Amino acid sequence: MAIVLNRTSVADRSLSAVQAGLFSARSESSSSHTSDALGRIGVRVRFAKQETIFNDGDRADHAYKVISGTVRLCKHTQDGRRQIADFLLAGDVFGGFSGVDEHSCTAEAVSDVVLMSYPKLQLDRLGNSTPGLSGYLISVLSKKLLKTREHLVVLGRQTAKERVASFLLNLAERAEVESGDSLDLPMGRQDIADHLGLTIETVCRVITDLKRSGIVAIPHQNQLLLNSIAALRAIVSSEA
Amino acid sequence: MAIVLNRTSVADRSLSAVQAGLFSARSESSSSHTSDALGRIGVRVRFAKQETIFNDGDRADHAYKVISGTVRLCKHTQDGRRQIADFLLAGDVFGGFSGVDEHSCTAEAVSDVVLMSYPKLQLDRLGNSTPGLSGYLISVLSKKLLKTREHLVVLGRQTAKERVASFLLNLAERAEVESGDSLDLPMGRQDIADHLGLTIETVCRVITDLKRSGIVAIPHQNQLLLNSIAALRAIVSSEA
DNA sequence: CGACTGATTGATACGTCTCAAGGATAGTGG
DNA sequence: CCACTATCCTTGAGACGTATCAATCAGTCG
Repeated sequence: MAIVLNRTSVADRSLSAVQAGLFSARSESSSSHTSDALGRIGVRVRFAKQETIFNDGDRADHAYKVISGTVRLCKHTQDGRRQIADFLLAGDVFGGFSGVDEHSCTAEAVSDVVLMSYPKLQLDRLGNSTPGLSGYLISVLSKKLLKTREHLVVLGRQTAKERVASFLLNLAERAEVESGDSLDLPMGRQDIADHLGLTIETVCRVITDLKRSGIVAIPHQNQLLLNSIAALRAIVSSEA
Repeated sequence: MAIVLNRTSVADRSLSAVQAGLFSARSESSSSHTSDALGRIGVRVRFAKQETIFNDGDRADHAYKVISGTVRLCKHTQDGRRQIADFLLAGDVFGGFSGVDEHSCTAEAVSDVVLMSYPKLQLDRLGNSTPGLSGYLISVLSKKLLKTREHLVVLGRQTAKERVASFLLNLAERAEVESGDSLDLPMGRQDIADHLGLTIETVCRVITDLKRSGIVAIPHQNQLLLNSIAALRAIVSSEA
C-alpha cells in the first residue's frame, strides 16, 4: 500500500536552462524571457501514481507546472462524495498564486508525475520584476476559469452520454489526437465518474454504448480508439 | 417588451475620485494606490434589468466591476438549455482580462445595474506600471476559480435540497445576512434553477419544503426570511 | 495459480424532469 | 382605483434517467 517512489529532495535540481524549456511547453503566450526567469526559481519534483501532492486546506506556498503525467484536483465532502474539478496534463499550471493562502483542492498524481515547483514568495517577487509574468498568470487563470465554467454546463445541463462525449473530446483536443488515433486514459473509471458527476456504472454503460455504436473501441481499458470524433461532436452538438 | 432605460453614454463620467472609492468597495486587498489608478481609467455605465451587457463570443475589450445590482453570467446551448455560471454582486469584477480575446459567457443585468467599465488595453498598460494591480487581478481570478470549483461540487455531487441550501448560504454570506435577517433574491426562480442545474419546479418544491420546515419564510417572492442559517448548514453538512 | 483490484453488466429503486393546471403578483390602461 | 393581462410562481401526477445494490468478468501482481 505504501508508495516508495517518493518526491525527490529539493536539492535535486536539474539545469535551469532545461527547466525553462520545459516550463514553456504548451504555453505559447509565455515569452522566453519569462520562461528563463521561472526556470531559475523552479525545482523539479516527482510524485508516484496515487500520491498526494497537497491537501485541501494546506498552506499554499507553491505553484506547480506539470511536466509529464496527469494530476487530479479533487474536492471531498464529509460523507465521502468526491468531485474532481480538473485533470491537469503536461503544460498545465496549478497550485497557489497571489492572494490565496490555502489550497482549495486536494492534488493527487493520477499517474507517475513530474512537476516544476515554484515557491509562491519568489513567484510574487518575480512577478514584480518581470512584466510578462503577471500577464501570463492572469491569462492562465482566465483560461482555467473559462474552462471550469464550461464544465459547469456539463455538470449542470448535460446527460450522461453527453458528459462522457464532452470528456473524451476535451481529452482528445488536449492530447492533440484525431479520428482514428488512440487516446490514453491515464485515469480510472471512478475518476472519470467523479469528474463528470456520475457513477462508475453509468460511465461504463455509456462507454459500452459508444463501443456498440462503433464510435470508439477499447484495446486496453486505459486506452481508447477514437473512430469518429465527429460522432462524439454530434452527441454534444447541443453545445453552443 | 423593449427596455428604454439604456446604458448611459461613454461621455457620462463622474468624478474619478468617487469612482476610485466605489471601486474598492468590498475589495480589501486592493490598495488605495491601485484604486486611484483604476478610478482614472474607469467609466460608470448603467444597464436596465434584463439588458445584455455582452454576449458569449463578443470581443472582450472591457473588464467591469459591479457597483450596484446583480449580473448573471450564462452559457447557452444550441437547444436552449442554459447554465448560469455565476451571479455577480456589488464589488465583483468580471469581463475580459489579459490573454482572453473573446468573452466566454453572456453577461446580463438581473436587476438594474451600475458598473464601472475598464478598457482592457488601458488595464493592461496600467498593470505594467502599477505593481499591485496585477497581483490584485491574480488574486481575484484565483478566488473566482476557487468558488467556481466549489460550485462544481454542487452541480456534480449534491441533491436538489443541498443545492438550494448551498445557494442560499452563499447569497447570505455575500450579503452579510444572518439568522433572522431577510435576504433579497434579485433573481427569479428560473435563474436559480439554471444556476443550480435544476428545473424551476424542483427549486419551488425545495423552497416550499424549507418553508414547511420553518427554516425560511417568504414575505415576498423576491425576499426570503432566513430563520435558521444553522439549519441550512445542516442540510449541506456533507460539505468538507 | 490464486488473490486482488478495477471494470462490466443486470435488476430494481429513487430523485428529478416533464407535462399540465391553477394561483399569485406586478405592470398597464381605462 | 380597479379590472385586465402577462408573467412568474406553485402544486400535482406520471415518466424517465441515473443511482444503488449485487454479481460476474478481466486484467495484474505476487
